[in-house]
Amino acid sequence: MKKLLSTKQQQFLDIIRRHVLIYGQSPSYTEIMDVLGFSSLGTVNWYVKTLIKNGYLNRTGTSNSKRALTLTETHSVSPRLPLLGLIAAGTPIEALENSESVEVPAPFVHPDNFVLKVKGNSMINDNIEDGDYIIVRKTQAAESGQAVVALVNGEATLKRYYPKTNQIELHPRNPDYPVIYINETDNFQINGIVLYSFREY
Amino acid sequence: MKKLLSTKQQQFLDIIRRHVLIYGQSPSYTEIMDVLGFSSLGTVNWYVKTLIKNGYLNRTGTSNSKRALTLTETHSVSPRLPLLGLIAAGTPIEALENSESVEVPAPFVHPDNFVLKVKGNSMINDNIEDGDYIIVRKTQAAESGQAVVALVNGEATLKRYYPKTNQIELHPRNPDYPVIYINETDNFQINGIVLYSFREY
DNA sequence: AATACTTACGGTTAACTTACGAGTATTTAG
DNA sequence: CTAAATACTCGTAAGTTAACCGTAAGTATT
Repeated sequence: MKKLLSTKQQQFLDIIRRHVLIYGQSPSYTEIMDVLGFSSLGTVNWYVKTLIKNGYLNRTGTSNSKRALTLTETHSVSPRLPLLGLIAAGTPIEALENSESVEVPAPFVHPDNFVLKVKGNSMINDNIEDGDYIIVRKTQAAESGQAVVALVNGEATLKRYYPKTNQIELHPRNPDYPVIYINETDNFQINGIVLYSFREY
Repeated sequence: MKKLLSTKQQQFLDIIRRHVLIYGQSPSYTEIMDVLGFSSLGTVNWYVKTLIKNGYLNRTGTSNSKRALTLTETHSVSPRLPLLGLIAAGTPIEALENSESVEVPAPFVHPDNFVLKVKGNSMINDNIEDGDYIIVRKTQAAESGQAVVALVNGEATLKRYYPKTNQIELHPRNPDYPVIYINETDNFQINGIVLYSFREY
């Protein structure tokens, strides 16, 4: 019977999981210390000992092996994100019922990220075409210059976001197409920031 | 349970993978030493011994065989492929000196695969633009309909490949652009098949 | 018989793990 | 509300190992 984890302990395990995903090796004690804001290695060691005792962590190799912490949970084999819907310019985003998921590069694995599949060639002015996939981070706010998935009067679009004093400018990737200007009379909502797009041949 | 690789060890394997892809043979110890900036062959030997012990490397042939290192292709935790060069339509492929590597989805990790970065907007008719990356499988032969990276009279291009009886047709992704016809007077060579393309925002 | 390469050995350093003792918050039991 | 247990933190220091260096002898190829 496993003991339940405290919030801090879960956080501790998350750090390790994430580090392994991104760098392919578990973090050193010092690295964990920095990330969690500890000022002592003893604290890290206390967590390690506690988590090993309770069956959430393992040390591989001999004692004193470096970066040898591994999670005991059956860690998800390949990094995937849920495919939440279909997107086409000029229509609302179409949600998908059945929960598919798509293989993505490990650093994009994050609870707020999801994948959309592009339908039709209506996004050609953003150099996105039928069948492409985009990885989106769900958020309402964006920085100037970021690529966003947004709903303008209920219609989906993928553009770079430039807020100005009186209006919002949406720039397509392809400079041959016009800039869209949003003012107060328009219904405008950011769905998320575009992080990555890919295409399988 | 395989030991995880350190960053340096991953880099070490990348060097070998890269060298095999470019030159068709594994690098000598001295060459590895130079690329990684070591000043001792002992260091190279230490890496080789360690990586063989942990099951990431093999020596083919008898002992003392030259350039006999081969990768045991396991799905490494952080899947990466070497970035071999820059490609722009209408010019030869430009090799990159320093050995970078790029994170890719795990299924694309394969000893014959590599990544090219697209330079300039000259491939816009293939819906590929400046800064995009493509994953290519090194091969001389392609099936009809596959997307290939090819050299036509010394100039790189990315097209779909359709061999016909008397000539070869190269179709761009964008149907608004013309089909290219290759005949015996042209110098034509397939560099590889395009598997995937991606873009970071 | 020279050249290019692999393999071996011993030594150094910085990075890393591990142990210990003690102190402070936070939760639980009476 | 108060004591006691538990969760968490600190600082330091000893012990190990990964990652280097230099050199040199052994082995195949030309």
